[in-house]
Amino acid sequence: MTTEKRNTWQKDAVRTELGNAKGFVSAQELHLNLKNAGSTIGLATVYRALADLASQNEADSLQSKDGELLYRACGTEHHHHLICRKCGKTVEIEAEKVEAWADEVAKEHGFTKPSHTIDIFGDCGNCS
Amino acid sequence: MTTEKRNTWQKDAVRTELGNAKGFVSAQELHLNLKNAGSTIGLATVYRALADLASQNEADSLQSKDGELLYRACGTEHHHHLICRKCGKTVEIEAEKVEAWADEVAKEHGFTKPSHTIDIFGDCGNCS
DNA sequence: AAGCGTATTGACAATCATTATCAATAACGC
DNA sequence: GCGTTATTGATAATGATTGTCAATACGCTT
Repeated sequence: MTTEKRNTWQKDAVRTELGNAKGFVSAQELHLNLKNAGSTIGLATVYRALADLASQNEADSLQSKDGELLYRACGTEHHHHLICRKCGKTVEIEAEKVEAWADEVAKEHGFTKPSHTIDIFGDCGNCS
Repeated sequence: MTTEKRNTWQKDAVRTELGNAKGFVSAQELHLNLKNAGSTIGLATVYRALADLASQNEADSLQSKDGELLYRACGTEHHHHLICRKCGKTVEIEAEKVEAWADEVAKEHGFTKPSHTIDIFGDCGNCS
């Protein structure tokens, strides 16, 4: 019996709220937002809904510097980060060439469904 | 008065163990390794030593998917990995162009002492 | 070599995000 | 509407990391 899937107002609420959020949001923040808007949704449910969205590629996730998991509605854009070691300042960078390179390298070695992790660290101007 | 710094066998032990580790290691792993090697070093001390090394640019840190903080010795020559999601098979890859690109991007944004993390994931031939 | 001031240690408590538990609820097919 | 069962939500549990603080030991001076 393949897992049956049901639609609930909770999942819709999370999806909608995630869409309304500008950038990345943590599960805790999202839960707070919903609560403040009058929702009675539970924290655990928010976590589960976000995990679901992520596994269905409706959301992207990344980790903030202090270990929180952040989500954003799955925009098309995929970018990487330049991060300051000292103050944590983060700059979003484009990496089209590198994306292509990564996919090519994977293919050369017979790997399929390539994905990658690329982050650059350094000391930013203020911290040097 | 500027904070005085002292050398202890604990810091050396952490530095050495980090150097011996192949790739990235978590603080917990490192502590376990040291314990298994007969050291009586405390867990909190390992965390502090790693944080120190990171702040002195003797180590880089990044976050694993499951939220752990991972460290690796920096300054030594490094390569990158192509990793199979399923079986964990790892292929070492060259990335000179990308290395150069990373340094250039960092410089463009006023970042100094650039370092980076680049890993490619995929399903290898046997696992596809 | 001995003494001193204080940075550092380490055992343990505290914190905080996330996950597991499980009885109660509600979605979907009939 | 009815029954099955995925889903919810309050709460406990987990696990990595940080804070606490008395005891220790590093580096300097004598």
